[in-house]
Amino acid sequence: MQKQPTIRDVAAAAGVSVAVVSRVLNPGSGPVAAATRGRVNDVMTTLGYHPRTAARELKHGPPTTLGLLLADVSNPFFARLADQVVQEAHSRGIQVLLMTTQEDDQLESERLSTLIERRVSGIIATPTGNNLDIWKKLQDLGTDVVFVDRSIPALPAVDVVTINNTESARSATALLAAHGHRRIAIISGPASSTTGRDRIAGYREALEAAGLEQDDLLIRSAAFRGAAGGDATTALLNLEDPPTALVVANTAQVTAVLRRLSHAGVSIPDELSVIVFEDSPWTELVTPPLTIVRQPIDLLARHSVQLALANASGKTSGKSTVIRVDAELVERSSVARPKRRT
Amino acid sequence: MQKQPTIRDVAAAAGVSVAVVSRVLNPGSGPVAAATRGRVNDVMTTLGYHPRTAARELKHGPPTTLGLLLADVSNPFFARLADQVVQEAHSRGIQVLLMTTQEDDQLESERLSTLIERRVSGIIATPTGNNLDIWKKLQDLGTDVVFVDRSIPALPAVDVVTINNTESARSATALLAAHGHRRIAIISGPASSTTGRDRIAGYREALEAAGLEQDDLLIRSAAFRGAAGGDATTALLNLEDPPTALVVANTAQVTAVLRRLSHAGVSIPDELSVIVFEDSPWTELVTPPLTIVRQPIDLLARHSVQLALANASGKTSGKSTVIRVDAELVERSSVARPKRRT
DNA sequence: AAACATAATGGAACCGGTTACACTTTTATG
DNA sequence: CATAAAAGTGTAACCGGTTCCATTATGTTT
Repeated sequence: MQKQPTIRDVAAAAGVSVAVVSRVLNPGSGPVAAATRGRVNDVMTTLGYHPRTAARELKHGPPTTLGLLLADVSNPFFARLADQVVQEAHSRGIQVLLMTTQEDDQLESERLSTLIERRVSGIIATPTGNNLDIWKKLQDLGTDVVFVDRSIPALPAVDVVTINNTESARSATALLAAHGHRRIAIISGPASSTTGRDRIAGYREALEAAGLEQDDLLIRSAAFRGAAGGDATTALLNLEDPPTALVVANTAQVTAVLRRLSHAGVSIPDELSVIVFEDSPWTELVTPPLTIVRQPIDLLARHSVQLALANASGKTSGKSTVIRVDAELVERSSVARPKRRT
Repeated sequence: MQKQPTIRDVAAAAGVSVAVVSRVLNPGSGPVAAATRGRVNDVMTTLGYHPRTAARELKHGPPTTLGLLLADVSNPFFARLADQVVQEAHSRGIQVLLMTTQEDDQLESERLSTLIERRVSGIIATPTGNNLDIWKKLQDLGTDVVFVDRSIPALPAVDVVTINNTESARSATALLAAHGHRRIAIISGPASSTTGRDRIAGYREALEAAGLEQDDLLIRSAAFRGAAGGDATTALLNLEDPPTALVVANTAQVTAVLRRLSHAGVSIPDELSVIVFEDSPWTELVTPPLTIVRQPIDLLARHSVQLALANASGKTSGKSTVIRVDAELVERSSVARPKRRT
């Protein structure tokens, strides 16, 4: 366990002042003779010197750290988002502090406090929907907040990057209607979430456009965590007049829903046509391969990081930016014409 | 964009000295009268004061940050590991800096430099296998390094948490042998990785125990990234005397292998019995449900965090700790007796 | 060669906390 | 009630960088 050399150790060993070493460390901050620079660099490597980030950050805030606040990284959607965000950030020399909320207000609030104390320059988050006051405070503090995937309507000043949820649900529903389905169900995120609301709105639009009757019994909300998706599935199957088609618009609940269908012995697509919001490789491996709504996670990540850092570089654009990227409907084999007439 | 209050602002507003405020901030660091404490706390909330982590860390290193250096968070195995590590760390008030290497030496080296500069107290990593000198330096610096899932034999001093790879591969192979298979293939990680080597060793043990002939053509290594798994699959299928059973011991390549099998029209388990190292919900959804080796990710995470922090608290245990947790073989329906005799 | 611009370097304050130590006020003890 | 012990508070140095500004070395112009 060796003691760490400081900038003064380096300065002493190189026979220069700390100011010079600092200039070597931060090119562009002032002139240094080439010979001196070389000597200082040599000393730094032989001493094994590494400047301490904490000390650097003391003077001016850290433009080198982003907070990434996700619900849950075990969800593949968020996992891939995290992966892309980290890569994108690293390519710009930015580090990522990863935190999870488990969809819990209280935990979210604690995580946000930590991020405030760290004075991160920006936060990319999937908000639970509460803690409005903290989000506002963050903005007052000049932290760049970007909501990804979801948003909070009561906070119009925040940048948002999301897929076009309404349109995605609309086109998925429309595809089912075009196949002749008249009883189309949807399992979506909680109505308290913007994604849930938007997707249900798109679903309704499609039904209306197709001239189909709307039945609120066919609209099920399932919490992002737990087994809610399975229960919603059972409820739909037990309906007096059950659906012939189903849109699973809650990414977190896709496997729960499919497992329940499988256990119930419902055959896809013969008895039930299915479209899911989920883009993992395995959706192609199940029988039959699933028709999916593919969310362009890489785009979400890239835009989020760009926004979080663009603002950081001083551009207080004033207005908030909302970026909507289009999801892609990938047709495979889980959609067919309905067998049974209702 | 408001200016942030500092500890001196708080002290002034409360009519006390900064030392007192600091003591309020760090309970146990010294006596403070109850009345004073209350007043200071009030001022802190009305002013919206949050102490800066960077300043705190200046004095003594930060026991509040862990580095988590993974190959790739889009791999569900690592994603779930990350999720668990983050939760475990948060429950102890520790933050996690997430970095990825993409299995690239050079990137790993850069990430490690960053972690050194941040003076993180501990690092949990899946090492690429290179950068020996940097890992050593990290240890000299007193950073607690814990390798998870894989290790580097040339660095015996590092703590390691991994599943019992040899035993896992042995039991999976033994199960296939017990079903009467004589030509059992394995697709594993690169031979340069300890997981790859250990799993192949277990595979060989099982063959030997079953009195089966070993054929190196049936042993395929596939890199953790890219489409190597698919190519290995094709090569196995095209063998003159192809296998009747397959162990996919490279988690990262499981979907690639299955996709290739599916495209090649190989039916499981009639033509090929399959066991995979992978424990995602979807392995139960495919047809047939897959027999899997379930890796106890939560245990890996908990032990890793414990080790990384146990050492941090001063216990220079001297010796390195190696923790091996047992994986569980979950039998489902992708293993059957071989149809065709070879 | 004088006059002046520019390059290179050093000294010291500063960022926002923590903490050793000195000092003052209470409380406890004989 | 004197006095020692404990509790409460303040001052100032310190952590390891960055940066303003002054100073000295070098180079250019006429």
